[in-house]
Amino acid sequence: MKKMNLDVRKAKILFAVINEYILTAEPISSKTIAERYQLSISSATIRNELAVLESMGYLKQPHTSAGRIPTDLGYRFYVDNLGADEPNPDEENSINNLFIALNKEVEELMRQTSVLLSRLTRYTAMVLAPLLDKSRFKHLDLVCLCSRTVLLVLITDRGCVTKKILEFNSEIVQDDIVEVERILNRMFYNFDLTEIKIKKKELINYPIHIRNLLKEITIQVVGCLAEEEKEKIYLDGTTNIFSQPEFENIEKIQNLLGVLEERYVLLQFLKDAVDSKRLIIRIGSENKQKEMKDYSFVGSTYEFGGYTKGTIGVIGPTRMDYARTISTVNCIARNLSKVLGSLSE
Amino acid sequence: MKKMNLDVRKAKILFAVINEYILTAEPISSKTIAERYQLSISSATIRNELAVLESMGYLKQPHTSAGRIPTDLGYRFYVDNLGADEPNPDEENSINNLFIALNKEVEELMRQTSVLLSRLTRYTAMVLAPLLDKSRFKHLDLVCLCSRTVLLVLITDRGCVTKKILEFNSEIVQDDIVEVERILNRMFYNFDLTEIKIKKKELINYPIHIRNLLKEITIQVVGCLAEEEKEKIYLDGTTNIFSQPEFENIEKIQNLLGVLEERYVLLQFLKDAVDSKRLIIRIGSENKQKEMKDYSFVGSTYEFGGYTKGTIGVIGPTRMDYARTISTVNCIARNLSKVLGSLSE
DNA sequence: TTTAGCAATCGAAGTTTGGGAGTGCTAAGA
DNA sequence: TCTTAGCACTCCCAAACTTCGATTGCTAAA
Repeated sequence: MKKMNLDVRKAKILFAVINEYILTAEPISSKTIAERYQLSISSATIRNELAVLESMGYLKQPHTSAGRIPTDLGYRFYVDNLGADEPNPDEENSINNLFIALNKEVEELMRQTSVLLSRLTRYTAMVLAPLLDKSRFKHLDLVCLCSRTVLLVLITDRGCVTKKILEFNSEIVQDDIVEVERILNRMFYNFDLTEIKIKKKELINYPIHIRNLLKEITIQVVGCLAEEEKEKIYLDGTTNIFSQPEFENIEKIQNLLGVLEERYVLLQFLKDAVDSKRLIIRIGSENKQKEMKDYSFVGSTYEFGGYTKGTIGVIGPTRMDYARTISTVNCIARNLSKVLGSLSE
Repeated sequence: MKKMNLDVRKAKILFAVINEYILTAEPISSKTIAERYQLSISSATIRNELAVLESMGYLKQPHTSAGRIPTDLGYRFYVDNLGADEPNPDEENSINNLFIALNKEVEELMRQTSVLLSRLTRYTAMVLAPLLDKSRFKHLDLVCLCSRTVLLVLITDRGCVTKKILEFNSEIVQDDIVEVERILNRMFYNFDLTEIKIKKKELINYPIHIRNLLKEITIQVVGCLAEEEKEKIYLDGTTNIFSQPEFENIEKIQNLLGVLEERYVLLQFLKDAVDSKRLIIRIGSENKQKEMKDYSFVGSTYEFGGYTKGTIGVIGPTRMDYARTISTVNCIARNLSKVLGSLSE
């Protein structure tokens, strides 16, 4: 298998094969190409070229006397020379309109972006939410649910709301809770995680009967704020995998579903992508995970406050519609960057 | 097809067939029953009885010279005579332990119950959340996200937190928002939906520059409280369907997935169940929806504050393990009732 | 270098066949 | 009257075989 640059004709033929294969999911013959593409050469010539493309590793035959299907290398050549990076004004416009309707609160925005991405691409979509550091304490609510249980609700200036249930060993005095809530709200208002960690040393000045409660709640508040700074993943359209024709056998699907449920693997996957360039495409065996070798990932990083903050992307079969998908993923990433930009003004 | 009561031997044989079929998912022969069940009769006798059971509509043959499989009527007889209603102490105990670890806030509790149910039964689980009427206003937070966008966070005494984004046509004065927040928190504290609707007439007494804002926010608060009183459905373990052996053909699965995505149909389904007796079992064609004719529903109502408030249940193939499933569903429903009871104390 | 022609290849789909699992029926035995 | 051994019959399933057509690679001529 020798690799080299392709002359124009070979490239055209390779593109023809891949385009047809993406459409039909069936091996493509020299005759099909001669008929459907105006290359002004006979099927015999195409046949010769196909044989060369195969020896170069761009195509393969499922069996002798069958048509050709692309290899991962073939797809790689295809996407590298697709030139689908420049936005399509129509799509840009319609996605832009969709984004206008979306929620302006970060968490909900991420969730909705993920849903949108899966709907538009018809693949499985994933969104790695941005690292929200420096969130500021806005308001704390403590709600007594029953005699030993308190619900803590923390709201930050970015509009993130965290709930947490606290169970105590002993009965809780309702008035203490009210007082603790008042004290902490006054004390921490508009402070970020670092500042609260420093400020909490002052708690020692408060009366003994509520000091423990103050400490405990503060620890929880710090925990919530720290939790908010962690990456979160949104996943949608998992069942879209099933509408692909290649999945006559359920086993492969179950393998992939397994991977999708391993949040940690996904997180690593998407975090790897954050450090790379804007558009990320991993085709079949280019993925590190062996369960992903029949799937491709098309993703894009997005920005928030001037520098890269997260990744969005989709997983589909290697035989995915790269042109359409790349365009859509890019467009959504751009819109997301824009909306996030307007939020942080 | 004549229906009548079954003598003991016929019932034993029917049970044997169904038990085996649940285990193996393959047609059961007279020989198999003679070998594996100590009925002290020959396979020929069993054969005669099987023929009678078939003529009565309890069994059918996929084709002549094959073993028997149960009909929906057969399953119906099976579950009606299973006597699996009384709790199994071991299971009771372990599920009880699982519930202790669950969250004590209604919304989260429902979500977790749904997950637990799907994990334990290995079917698709659904939970119809209780009607939470008479929730009381606990605290309102207004967070300015950008110049025209405000995040509204409403917390009720039950610990439900609702977020809503408000977009205004004109720029918002930060101080007004702070004032509105203060006024409404003082005004509505501990009021329920009805009381707030009456109380909001007093808003007219406030200065003109914030009156519109007050009105607008109040409308949203009322909307949030009303929303909270609506039924909600939690759905988990959708992909569990795929691990069933009967699903070599993907089409049926997609039909079912379609139904599961129609929240309205599900809602109707579960609300029907609320009005019936505690344990609800709908086998195959007993379901109104034709897409459900190959699936069974096993559900149970649960109580909250002394009267029936909602339904939990699972959907699986008609060939499901009824004994195990009924027991688990019942057990979880009982635990849920108990936890909800302790919350409303 | 291109291309028409053609033998060779091989899978997909259809057909045939044999085996085996299972049934229903019959007649003898309890 | 009920049970059961025996047996013919049915019919699916899997394997073996056949046919058909799509496609290729090769050859030789243009």
